[in-house]
Amino acid sequence: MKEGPDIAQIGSLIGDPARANILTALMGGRALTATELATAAGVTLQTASAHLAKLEAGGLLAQRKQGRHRYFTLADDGVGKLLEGIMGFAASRGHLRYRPGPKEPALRKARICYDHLAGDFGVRMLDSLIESGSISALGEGLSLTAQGETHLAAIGIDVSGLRSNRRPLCRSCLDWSERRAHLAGSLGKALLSNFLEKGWARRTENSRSIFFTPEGERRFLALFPLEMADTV
Amino acid sequence: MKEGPDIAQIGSLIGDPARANILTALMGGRALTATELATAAGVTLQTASAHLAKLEAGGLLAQRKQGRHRYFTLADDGVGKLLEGIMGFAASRGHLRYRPGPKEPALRKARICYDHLAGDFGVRMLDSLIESGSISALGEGLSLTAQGETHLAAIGIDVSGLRSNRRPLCRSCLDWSERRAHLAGSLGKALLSNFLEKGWARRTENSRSIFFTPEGERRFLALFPLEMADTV
DNA sequence: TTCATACTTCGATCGTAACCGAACCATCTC
DNA sequence: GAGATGGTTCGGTTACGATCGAAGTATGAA
Repeated sequence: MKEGPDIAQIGSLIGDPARANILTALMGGRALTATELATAAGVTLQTASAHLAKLEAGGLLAQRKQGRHRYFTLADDGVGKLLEGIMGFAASRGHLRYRPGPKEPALRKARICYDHLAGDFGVRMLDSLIESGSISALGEGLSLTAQGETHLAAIGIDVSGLRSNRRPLCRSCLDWSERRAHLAGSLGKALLSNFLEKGWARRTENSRSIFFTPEGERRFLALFPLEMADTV
Repeated sequence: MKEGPDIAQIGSLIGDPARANILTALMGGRALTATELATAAGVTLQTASAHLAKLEAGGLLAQRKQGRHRYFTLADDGVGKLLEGIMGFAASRGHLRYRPGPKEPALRKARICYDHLAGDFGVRMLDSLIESGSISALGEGLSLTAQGETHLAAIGIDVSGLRSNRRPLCRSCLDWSERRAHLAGSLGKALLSNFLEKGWARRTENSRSIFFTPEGERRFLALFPLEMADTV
C-alpha cells in the first residue's frame, strides 16, 4: 500500500527468532561462519543457510568467502545502529528473554555492542569522560574537546587518525541494561580495541560479554574515575 | 535463547504489513479510531482489532476510549523514534513500497514525521538554521545557540517553555526521502505547530503530507533562506 | 425501548514460511 | 584420486498466524 519506506519488510526479517539470534550473535562484532551461526540460532545448517540468504538479500548481512568457509558480518555500521536502537527499545518495554544463567551478570558488567564497550563499564566510561571535561554533551550529541584529545593521546589513541574516517567520532548509544548512554562511534571502537590490545580485557568465546583481568579492571577504574557516587 | 532484549518480538510486531500500515498511519501524529486504522491498513475491522490488541500489549500503542470510539496513538516518543530509525534504514536499503501516484511528490516536499516537519522543507529548515548560526551541529548532536533563541522568539516560539519539558529540545532525525537530517525534538514540534497555527500550512486528510499555501510557502522560504545552492 | 454505530470475541479457513532429511556441490587434506 | 568438512538446494511436512463471517457487547441517538 501507498507511500514511503517498507518497514514491514525489515521488521519481518528481524521478527523471526532464528534470524534475530543470528543478528544478535553478529552484534558481537566478529565475522562468523554459517555453521557457527546455525548453532547460535539453534537451528540446523540448512535452515540457517536459508535465513542467511534472506538477511543478505535484505541488505542486513555481508559475506565474504574464505576457502570453504563463508564468513558473515553485519553489512555496515547502519545495521549495528539499527539493532542497537531496537534492543534499547525492546528493553525499555520489558521485552527480555531472560534466562538468568551465570552469564547474565557478566553481560551487564561489560559487553561488546557491535564494536564498542557497553554495560556498566561502558556507561561509567562515558560518564567519567564527560565529568572530566574530555567529552562535552550538548543536547543529544557528544563531541570531543581539545582537552579530551590530549587526554586520549596519553592513553595511546590517535584521534586525528580517527577523524579522517567518514564515520562519526563520538556517538551516544543507549545501553539496554543500564538504560543510559554509553560511547559509540569510531572513538568508542578505538577505546575498546585499546583495552583489548593492552591485555586489560578479552572477549569471551560464545558470548558478547567482555572479561576484564583484575589488573585491567584496576587500571580501567583508575583511568575513568567517578567523582560522584552512583546517585542515579 | 539466552541473553538480552528480545528484538524478535518487536520485529514481528512491525513485520506484519497490516500492523506496519497502522504504525505508519499513526506516525501522522493524530489519534485515530480503530475503524480509521482498519481502512488505513486495508483490512476488516475484526482483523484490525486483533492487530491493535497485539500492538498495545507489545507497548507500541496507547489507547483512550472516548464515548463509543477508541482512539489510538503511538505509545510515546520512543516509539516514534524507533519507527523513524527503521524507516530511515529501510529507505537506505531501497526497501520502498513505491506506488508513484500523485501523492508521492507532495510527500517528498513536506510531510509530518510523528510531530515535526520532514521532507525537502524539513531538511531545508534545519540547514538554514545551522547556516544562520541558530543551531550548532556538533558531532551528531544539535544544540540551540543564544542567537537562535532570540531568532526563534521573533518567530513566536517560547524556547524557555520548551526547555522545562523532559524531552530533548533539538534532535536530529534522518529523513528517508532526502537521506539527510531534519529537526526533531520539542523544538521541531513547536515549529511545525507554529506554521499550522499561522495558517502557512495545513495537514492533508488521509496522508502524512503537509500542504503549504502559496503565501505560507513564500514566508517559509523567506524565513529559512539558503546561502548556497543545493550542492550536496 | 428500539435502532444504529463502534468495536470485540469466536470459530473456521487458508497460505505462507520455518523446518528438517536427504541429496548435491565445493573446497581442503592426505 | 578418496575421504572429510562446509555449505547449498530440493521436497515434503507442519504449524502458526492472518484473515474474515457471524455473533456478541457497549455506547449513543431517537
